[in-house]
Amino acid sequence: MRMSGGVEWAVHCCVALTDVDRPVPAATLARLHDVSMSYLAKHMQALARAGLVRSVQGKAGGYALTRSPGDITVLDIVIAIEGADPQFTCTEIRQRGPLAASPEDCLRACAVHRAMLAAEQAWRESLRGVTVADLATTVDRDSGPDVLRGVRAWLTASAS
Amino acid sequence: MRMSGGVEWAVHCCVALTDVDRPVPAATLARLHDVSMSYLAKHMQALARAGLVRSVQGKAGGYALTRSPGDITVLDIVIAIEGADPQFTCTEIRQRGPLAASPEDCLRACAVHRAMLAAEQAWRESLRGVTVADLATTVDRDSGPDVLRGVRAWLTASAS
DNA sequence: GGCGCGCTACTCGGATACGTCTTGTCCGAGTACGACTGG
DNA sequence: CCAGTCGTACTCGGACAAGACGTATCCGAGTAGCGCGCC
Repeated sequence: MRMSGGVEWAVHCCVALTDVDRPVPAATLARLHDVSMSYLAKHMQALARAGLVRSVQGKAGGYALTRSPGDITVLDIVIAIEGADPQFTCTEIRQRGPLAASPEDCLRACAVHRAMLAAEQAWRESLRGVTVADLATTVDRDSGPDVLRGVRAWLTASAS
Repeated sequence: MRMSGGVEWAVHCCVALTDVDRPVPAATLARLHDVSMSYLAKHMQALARAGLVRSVQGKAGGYALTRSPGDITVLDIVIAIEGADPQFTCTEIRQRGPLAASPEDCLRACAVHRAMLAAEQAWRESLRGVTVADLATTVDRDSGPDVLRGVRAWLTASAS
């Protein structure tokens, strides 16, 4: 039940890409956060495959958000990095052993499975309720609007 | 974000141990569910370390619940197997790189961290709301009371 | 001076090693029951 | 017949390998901009 560390990087990158019109290379994002360039590139590719960011090749290329930050939820990013597989996989343990239940009695998910599914659903709903725009607003409210403004200025300055 | 498969085994074992007065050996539980005896024993040891079950050695030994099934939540079992570590670990990425925030500005958790914490909290609350007794009641309601009665009879019969 | 072409440098993308954690298994330590022996 | 003691068989407990996944890195494919040459 440990979440991949790349999720944190990906979310921070999406927040940094807010309100930046030009594509930002992965190397620039890596320098901004002082992390491995190659490894961050891997996660950005995952975001691109999921359709959250578009990749532009060539001299002035890089990554840019495909849609408004208000339309990108944290859940989208987590799924893009971690995959869409559910965290709990029911192996239908009740259909095994000497007291195995018949398959027609197992049309509905077992009680354990349903409890796990409900918890996971609550987790997803919570993540779905937070967008990248919300995060940017929160950072502005916490640390003042100069922080994100400085990030944007630094990104555009590094691009030139 | 994948949950250990041993959690499913542990939860089912706790449900099976409901209303069984005598200790049940790990080998019997393994035969009941048709799983690896050695590996299940490992998980039962984890439950014992967490204080959810007590282990009795010797000829008529085995595992038994330490408290009422209504006082054992699914979250207790998940923590016993998976550990208490949070699923998301914040590496304080905002304090790194050329635009690093000062430590005194980071007394509160960052926005990303808070969003993840809230989601995990929702997940935990959902799991905390379901007890082993609830699961047993649900099974009785779904498949009839004969299923769990049969399990208890089989466990006591295998003990003799 | 304007246009077309080739080059270069920069970007992403996937394929490739390494470390760590989960999974799976085994054997040794400990204990309660049962049988045996002596009073 | 009863009590103490020994032996045995059964239990848990932790230590020991194997596989899978996440982590980290590298090099090749592709493309957009830029400069040069030609008209």
